[in-house]
Order: sequence, then structure tokens, then C-alpha cells
Amino acid sequence: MERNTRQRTAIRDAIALANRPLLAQEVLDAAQIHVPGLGIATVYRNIKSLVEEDVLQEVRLPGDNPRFEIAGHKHHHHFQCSQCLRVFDVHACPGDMSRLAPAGFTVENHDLTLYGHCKDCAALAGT
Amino acid sequence: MERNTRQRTAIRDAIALANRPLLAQEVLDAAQIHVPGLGIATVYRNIKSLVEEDVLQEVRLPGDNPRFEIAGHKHHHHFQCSQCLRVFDVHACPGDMSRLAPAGFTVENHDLTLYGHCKDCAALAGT
DNA sequence: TTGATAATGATATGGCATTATCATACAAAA
DNA sequence: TTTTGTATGATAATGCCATATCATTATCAA
Repeated sequence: MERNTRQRTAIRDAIALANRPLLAQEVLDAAQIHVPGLGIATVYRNIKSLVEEDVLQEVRLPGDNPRFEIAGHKHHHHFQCSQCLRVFDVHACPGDMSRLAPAGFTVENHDLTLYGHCKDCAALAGT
Repeated sequence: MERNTRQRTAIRDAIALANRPLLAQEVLDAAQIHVPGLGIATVYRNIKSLVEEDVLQEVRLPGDNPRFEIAGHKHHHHFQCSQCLRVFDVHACPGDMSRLAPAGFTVENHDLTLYGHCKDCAALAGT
């Protein structure tokens, strides 16, 4: 990956613009708006190299395939809407977790996923 | 699943005795101590029916295959050891999460996974 | 503009967890 | 103990995500 192609640019821009972690398939859908013929293999290829270059980072949620977001965000968590299944960033954290683990266990990291209804789906449900 | 077989008993007991969520493969390994010829298909079959009967419940951790533990435990979270990769229950919770989500989002549930070294692996590392 | 060659797109293949198949074994009722 | 039909075990089949292949296209240095 040494050349700047329309496809590579569209893939990176799609993820940056979404401002939330996207599945490979969601990246394809979003990037195809700008590059109609784009293939899924190209999406996987570019995601992989962008992760290796630390432009993107992988986000794993329980039971789901990998999603990808722009790298470099400080410590944060994620919210998944139970209705539309989209994932959003949550720029908050309950804080220190070390006291939660059983005695003898050392806590070095943690992942938190919130579930509920996103703004769009909550608004629809409220009508 | 209407008959009580040695296999079914061994599978349920293995999960109950482990006192932590087990992968299908871990269930096979543990149950084979009591039923040597046990096959993986039988493990999957019985896990499935035991989940449907609410004897077991599924536990999903980011990036991992499903694990299974005895159902009915009250709200709790999980700890995964970065060394031995085993998963343990954490009977503690930071508490209310509703204020963490962005405005307009409603939080109905949450999953928390702690990572670090379990008691066994921390002890080994300390020597 | 041209030429070398990397990137793409279509699709075959791989990898892995889980399920389906089916002959045999065994639980449990009579 | 016999009988009946479910459960098992071995393994093939499936499903899904991701990668490899390869002919073609397109980037970009010269």
C-alpha cells in the first residue's frame, strides 16, 4: 500500500466521517457512495494496512465482528443501540476498576459496553 | 433431550464445578475426565438444550467465542486473564451507567470486562 | 505521455466454530 | 429382560468472515 488510490481515500474518509466504529460491511456501504464499484476485498485490504499504520484501530464488542475507528482517541468506551445495532463512542468512564477484582487479581485494563437506545431510535420510540 | 445420560450429567457438572464461564472446548476437556469418549457434538447439543432450559447462560467477551456458566447468578461482570486467557466472575459493579451516555441516549444495560492477571498467573509472575 | 508495477475487483479458497447426518449404543418403561 | 426410541460419536456439511489469486486497471515517477 504505497499509492494513494480513490478507494483507499474513500475508505479512510468514510470511517473518519462516521465518527463511530464501523463494520467492514458498513465501511463498504459508506465508501461505495463515493466509489461505486468498490469491492469488499479492497475494504479488508485497506483496513488491514491502515490498522498497521496506526491510522485505524480495531474495536471489539461482545458477540460482534470487528469494527474500526480512527486511532488516537484517548481512553473511551462504546454504546450499542439494541435497535439499530450501531455503535457509538462514549467519552466517559466510571474510573478505577482495580478494587472490583477478587483478591490476588491485578487489573490492568477494562472494556465497558453500554446498551440501550441511541438518540435516533429513542426519539422514534417516544412518538 | 429427555434422558439423563452420563454425558449430559458430566457436561452440566463440569460447568457447575468450574465456577467460571467455559468455552465449548473447555467443557469438553473438563467433562472428558469423567466420560473419556465424549464427543464435541454432544457437548454442543447439550449446551444448547441446557441454555434453552435456562440451566446455563451464554457469556460473550469481546473477540471470543461464547462461554457458558450456570444461570441464575445475579448481575455480575467478568475478568479475563491476559496470560492464561481464563475468564472469572467478578461479583462487583461500578454502579449506575446512565449518566455516561451522550444526551438523548437511554442506557438499559451494560457489560464490563476487566483484564489483567488472575491470582495464579500473578503469583507466578511475582516469583 | 509512457512504462513499471502496485492496487483493484471478482471470486475462489481458507479457517474455524457450529450443526446435520446416520449408524450404533444405551436409557428407561413395560 | 425386552423393547422402543432418544442420545451419542464420528465426521461430513454448513455458514460466515477474511484472505489469496489473478487478470485488469490505474497510479505516479521519469
